[in-house]
Amino acid sequence: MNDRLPTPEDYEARCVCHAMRRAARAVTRRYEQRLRPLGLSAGQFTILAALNDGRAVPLGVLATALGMDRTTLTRDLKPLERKGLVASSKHSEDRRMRVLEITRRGRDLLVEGLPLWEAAQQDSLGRLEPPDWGHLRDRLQRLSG
Amino acid sequence: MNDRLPTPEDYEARCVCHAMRRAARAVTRRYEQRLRPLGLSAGQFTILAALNDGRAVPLGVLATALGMDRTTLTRDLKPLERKGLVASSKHSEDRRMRVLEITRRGRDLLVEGLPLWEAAQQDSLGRLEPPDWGHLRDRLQRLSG
DNA sequence: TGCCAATAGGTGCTCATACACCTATTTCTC
DNA sequence: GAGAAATAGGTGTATGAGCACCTATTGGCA
Repeated sequence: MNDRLPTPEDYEARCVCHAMRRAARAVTRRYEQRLRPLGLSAGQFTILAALNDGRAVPLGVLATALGMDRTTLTRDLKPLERKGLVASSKHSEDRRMRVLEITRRGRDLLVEGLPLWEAAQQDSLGRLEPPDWGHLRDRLQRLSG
Repeated sequence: MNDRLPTPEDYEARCVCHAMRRAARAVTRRYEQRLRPLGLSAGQFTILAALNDGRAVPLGVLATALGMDRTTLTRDLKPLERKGLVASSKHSEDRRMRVLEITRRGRDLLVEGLPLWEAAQQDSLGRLEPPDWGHLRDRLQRLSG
């Protein structure tokens, strides 16, 4: 076999993509276990939190802010609108834009979920040494561009 | 832990789940751009690499090794088997198990993709300071349990 | 003013993710 | 050795992800 081919162990140790995706899956699973009583996924909770200042935000602006593909956000919004947690309407001046707002129900659900989210935060932060989160966040930010 | 709602900025800075998922999306996008000529996704490339020592591995063992849900792996294997890159068969002694093997075609595609993967590695490693990857990998591993 | 490029967003397709629930097979226990 | 428990895996359903391609609207410019 070609010596330049990575062995599974090699790949496991070296591949940034695999390590990131694997950790993201594990973290997501733990958050979603905690958030289960809300009936919200991790991504849905994030969208609500991102709208939580009450401002009306165009879809594309929100997608960029969350580092998401525009078309993914379009689809992620469907269950939130169906449940009445987010409302959308055409922008009054530029009718190409669709602006998004959290509803009262959405805000209420966020409040209800806050202690669950804090518990999920502890699940993850508890696996790190206390100063690690700042460093990790910085590394993740560098990779997020 | 009060019941104060996090602002979007707060959440952005504090939520481990959002930061992980966001970075994983960005990293995955860059790997998949590089791997596009192979016709493989990042996850598919990972599965091939994990089978690259030529051993026949039961599905559940592979799922655990990759930190994936068993049922996710079942579905991820479909396109790989369809393309003839992975072959599966019933275990001869325990017929509950399905054992997986990379094919010759799969190995060839891995060899072809290796420089593309190395380039993708550089895309990500180049965003970090040289000693960062070891630290980051350690943090990700702690979060992956 | 008429046209066209740029911008905002949606749809079709394919793959990724995982929980709840199902079947098949093996192993354990009496 | 029969039946229960444990184990391995697949299916149904729903969401998450993003590229290629589409429409609608806006704004710039000749």
